Amino acid sequence: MANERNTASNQSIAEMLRQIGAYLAMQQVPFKPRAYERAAGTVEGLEESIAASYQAGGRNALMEIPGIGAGIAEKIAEFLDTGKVKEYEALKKKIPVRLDELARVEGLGPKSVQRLYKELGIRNLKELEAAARAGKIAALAGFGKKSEEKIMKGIAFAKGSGQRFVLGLVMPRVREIEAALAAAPGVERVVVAGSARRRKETIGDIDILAVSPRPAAIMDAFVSLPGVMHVIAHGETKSSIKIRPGINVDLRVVPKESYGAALNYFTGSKDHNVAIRQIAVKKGMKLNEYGLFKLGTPGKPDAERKIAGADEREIYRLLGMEWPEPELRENAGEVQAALAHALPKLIGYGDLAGDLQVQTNWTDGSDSIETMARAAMARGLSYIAVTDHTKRLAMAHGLDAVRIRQQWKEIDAVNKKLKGRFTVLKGTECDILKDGTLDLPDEVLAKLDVVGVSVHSFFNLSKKEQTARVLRAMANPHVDILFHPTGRILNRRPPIELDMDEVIAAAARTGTVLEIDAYPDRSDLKDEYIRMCVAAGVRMAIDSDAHAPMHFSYLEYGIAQARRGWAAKADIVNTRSLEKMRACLKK
DNA sequence: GCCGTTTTCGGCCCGACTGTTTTCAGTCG
Repeated sequence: MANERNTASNQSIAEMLRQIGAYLAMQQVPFKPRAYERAAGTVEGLEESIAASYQAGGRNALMEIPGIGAGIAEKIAEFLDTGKVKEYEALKKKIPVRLDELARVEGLGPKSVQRLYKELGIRNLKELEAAARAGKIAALAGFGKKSEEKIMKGIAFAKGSGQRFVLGLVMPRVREIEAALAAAPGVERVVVAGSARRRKETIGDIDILAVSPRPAAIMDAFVSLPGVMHVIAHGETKSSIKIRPGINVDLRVVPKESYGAALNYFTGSKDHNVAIRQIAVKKGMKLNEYGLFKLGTPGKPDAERKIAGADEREIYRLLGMEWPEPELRENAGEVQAALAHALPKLIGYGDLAGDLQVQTNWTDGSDSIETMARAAMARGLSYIAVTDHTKRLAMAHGLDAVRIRQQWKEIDAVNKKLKGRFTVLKGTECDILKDGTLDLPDEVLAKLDVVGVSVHSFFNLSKKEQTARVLRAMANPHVDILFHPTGRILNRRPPIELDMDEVIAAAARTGTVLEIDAYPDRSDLKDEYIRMCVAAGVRMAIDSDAHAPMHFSYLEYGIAQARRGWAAKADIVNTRSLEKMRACLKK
């Protein structure tokens, strides 16, 4: 029975469910699409393979998964058994449209897509564009000239849309916008909410919240910010723009007495909000962006009344919950933990004492050891490890055994100059070769303070080979840290195939530290692996991977990632003083 | 279609903006 189909990934199953949900949304079925959408989200977030669960426990195992009942379990089973779902195939035949493509057009949803197909036969973006150009859309009942213009504009953006923006790379822009709005007349408060407040590694758009007695003034300032490409909506309390480099920004203006409720609402995540609203409902309350309300008794004249709204913490308190840090709000267990008053105490943004991965002009960094040391010192750190590349990385002029010994002399000289106010450690970012051996001899590694190792080649090995390769490197008694463990680069390169359960188990067994590389488009480890490390008692390091002095600012994003992974200060080795940090490394 | 301290039916988070309407449906977050 173990045929090809049975190895279908959770991702492909989620995609199938999402597609069915989208088709159902085009029909007049009210609640089914949401059920499919929810199930798809759950499947995507699942650690274990659905195919494996199904093989082990059949349909009943599928129905154990929250959000999956008899109906959806049947669809998944059919998909795994036959590679197809009859109902889905029938829907595709009946309405053969590229819904994924068309729904990317701003303002077009499933209902409109269905009507455009039924009345004009539009199946994809190309046909939509042709119909709009020909003026056919404006002629439809319920549509009009403006709808058609909006669609035309939407098509242009839809072609290049869908990508998410790396948090650390857009955050400077976000802060510029925040500052510009704060300077608008009458503004009392401006704050970034949404996924940027939750510090997700990538964000799809920017949500900003403001308090102002003169909403129109800030709205006007907002829609005329420099770099605005397109105004999507311009209302009294809500406006949306698309701004260079193609990112949507939403601004909401709320009254002071609703600030906390609005902040909570617009911070999300959506799943977190749904979960806490359900808690409110169970307690006879209602939560929306204006406040927390105690509901009246049904059938009696006592009206609902507002019991909180100005302060976010107060809302959680009245719901019987601890206040969750924004980074935790993903409905990934934090709601239950907050109800039980058992949330983790997260590492703080000022908690790092050192940085264990720094490149210099000995290889592909831009500046000298001393310049990097002084930049780190200016950031409040007390030590760094200089970890230049090794010879295998020829394009970075990687160091061999001879050159690295020369580098030690320079490090000694810099340390002497800094007179104990700051310490530069001798380190390496040593390449892991294809077979898991290392690019420097053991007698050199033995003399280093910090040995980091990383994969920079043969990214396409099978999961089995890649995992064996990395495990062999970790087993080396000189290896202290596995740098950017999965090798991914956001929006550019997928992670290498690694069995992270095995890597984390090996880290625990060998005492190897796993890195959270803070370089924004790496953000590697990602949050779910950090959480697995925390659970397994595996220690991590947050490093900037700095190649220039300004890159130390990236440490902030590594800390954010650690917080999203529920890490405490103690889980991160370089929150410790130099001596205590060294005690965490292998002997 | 899912789910249960409102348990096997009847709910399902909730509100702003837009366009095309004249009271609302669709979309979005």
